[in-house]
Amino acid sequence: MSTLLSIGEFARATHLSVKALRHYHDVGLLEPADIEPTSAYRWYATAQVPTALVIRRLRDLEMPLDEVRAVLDAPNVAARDAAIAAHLQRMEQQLAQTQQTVASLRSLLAGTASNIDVEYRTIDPTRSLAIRELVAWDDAELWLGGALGQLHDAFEAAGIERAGPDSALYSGTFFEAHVGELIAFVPTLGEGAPPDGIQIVDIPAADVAVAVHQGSFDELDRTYGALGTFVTERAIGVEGPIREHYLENHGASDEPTTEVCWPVTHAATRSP
Amino acid sequence: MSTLLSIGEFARATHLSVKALRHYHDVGLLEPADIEPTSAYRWYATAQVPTALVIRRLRDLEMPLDEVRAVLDAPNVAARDAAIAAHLQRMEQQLAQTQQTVASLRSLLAGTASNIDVEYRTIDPTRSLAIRELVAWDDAELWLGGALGQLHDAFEAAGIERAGPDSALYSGTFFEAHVGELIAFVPTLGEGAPPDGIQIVDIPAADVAVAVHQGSFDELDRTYGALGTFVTERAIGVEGPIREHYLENHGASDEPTTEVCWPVTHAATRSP
DNA sequence: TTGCTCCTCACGTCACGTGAGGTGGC
DNA sequence: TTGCTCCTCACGTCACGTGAGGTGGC
Repeated sequence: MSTLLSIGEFARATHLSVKALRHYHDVGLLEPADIEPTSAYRWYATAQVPTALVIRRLRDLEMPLDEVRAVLDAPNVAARDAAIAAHLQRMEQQLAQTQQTVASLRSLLAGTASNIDVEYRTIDPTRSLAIRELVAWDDAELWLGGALGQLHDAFEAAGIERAGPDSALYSGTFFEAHVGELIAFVPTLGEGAPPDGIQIVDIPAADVAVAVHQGSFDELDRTYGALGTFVTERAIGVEGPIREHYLENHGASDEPTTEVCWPVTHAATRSP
Repeated sequence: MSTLLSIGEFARATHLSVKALRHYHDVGLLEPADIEPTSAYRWYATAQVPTALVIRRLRDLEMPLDEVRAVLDAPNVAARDAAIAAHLQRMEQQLAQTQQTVASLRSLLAGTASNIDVEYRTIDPTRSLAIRELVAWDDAELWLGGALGQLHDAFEAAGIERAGPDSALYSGTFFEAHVGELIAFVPTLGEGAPPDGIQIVDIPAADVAVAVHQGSFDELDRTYGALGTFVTERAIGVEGPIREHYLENHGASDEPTTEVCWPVTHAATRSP
């Protein structure tokens, strides 16, 4: 037997606010068992209490309402648990990120020396296997990993050798609007037709100032800040995408090594 | 020396989006070093790069902009570090909460038996030392702890004995609107004038259905749900605040024991 | 003249919270 | 008749993101 509760009674029983319950009704997440036609009063069934409590838990875990709905509408327990597990995994990744960020903040505030070595370089045009796409800021790291993986597979499948490190080109709008075109590429000497989704691109030549970043990508902005400051104070910056090279780790370190290449005037690369 | 960057250059150097930088300017968090009068162009100094990176870290830690501003405006390093530490502590508490919530969600989904024992009781009027206040949902647990602490102190100062357990009365609006009047109280036999902020209140009599909740407050809603269902299905609910009794832990358990008292008709307490 | 960078509104997002103003049954 | 519970807009919150429409210098 399942009897009916008014919205206020249901709020008391579930600890969900009346406003929240109306909202869940509006978006179709939790429909009242009955709605009185004349008064539009919402009536909830006692059988809906457990569902409401699950919603409360999932919201406490900051799961978006769309995902909560997916959990509730899951066709079976396996699908439901998978949706929850995916969310918990994202939360765990966030936690790891948080710890990194705290460490990074401490070192920033401690004022750990941020003088960097800058080297000028003239990069020749680079024939490469490449994948280009419009990518949002938050998806970039994952996208890049996937794209480089695909490129590695293409090299292996074609049996050809790479002619340079894993690399990427970042458009200005990617930094300015946090969404923009990225090009993941690996230099090649070969010529054969690439597989679907992979292009042969001649990455243009460029004069750049190069700084080497050791360590987590989360701290790349420090190198960008120092390099941007360096280039600005010398008034040698020019338009053009920024280029990153992801170098192999030689030696004992397990920290990644990234070269950041910032476009500068040709004249700058000529001066001592 | 500190030279100037356009907003786009500054975005590239700091990895903050142009939109975010404009917003930080609008709310006075990060003012451009210079603003061109005719064009309203924003110009940032290279010396502002480190500040921008700190803002980025703090925002990554989900610190609200007001608190970020407080950190940046802190008069000294100690004040600054205290503000950051306070935020990190809140994050840690959240994490502990999250783990509790996950466990609670699992047990909910596992369908762990939620049949509860309900006992009827007629509560006599209870003369008590009490603190009443309008309290928001998220502040309730902290407020209650503080209020009960004050009441304990009052008993000790007056040298009188308590006549019942720590208790609280929750108004309907507290559950329905997530803000409402709470009354923390401890029954007393004494009469003397209470200290400032503490009143002598005769908590009204009530007929109630009582369920005992063992364990964390985070799971109290399960007992509320079961009790609300119980009361609704018997159609014995009546208006009135809900009362909680926080019992001492007898024996080995370190889990709190809470009695939840839900107002019902007098007739109900008379039936077997 | 075309592109590019920058500008300022105005509005959208997400999950509700905050009133305002009004209705129906004890 | 007064209170109480419920209702529906409309708008606010927070930290930006998303366009639209427009300007100034190479």
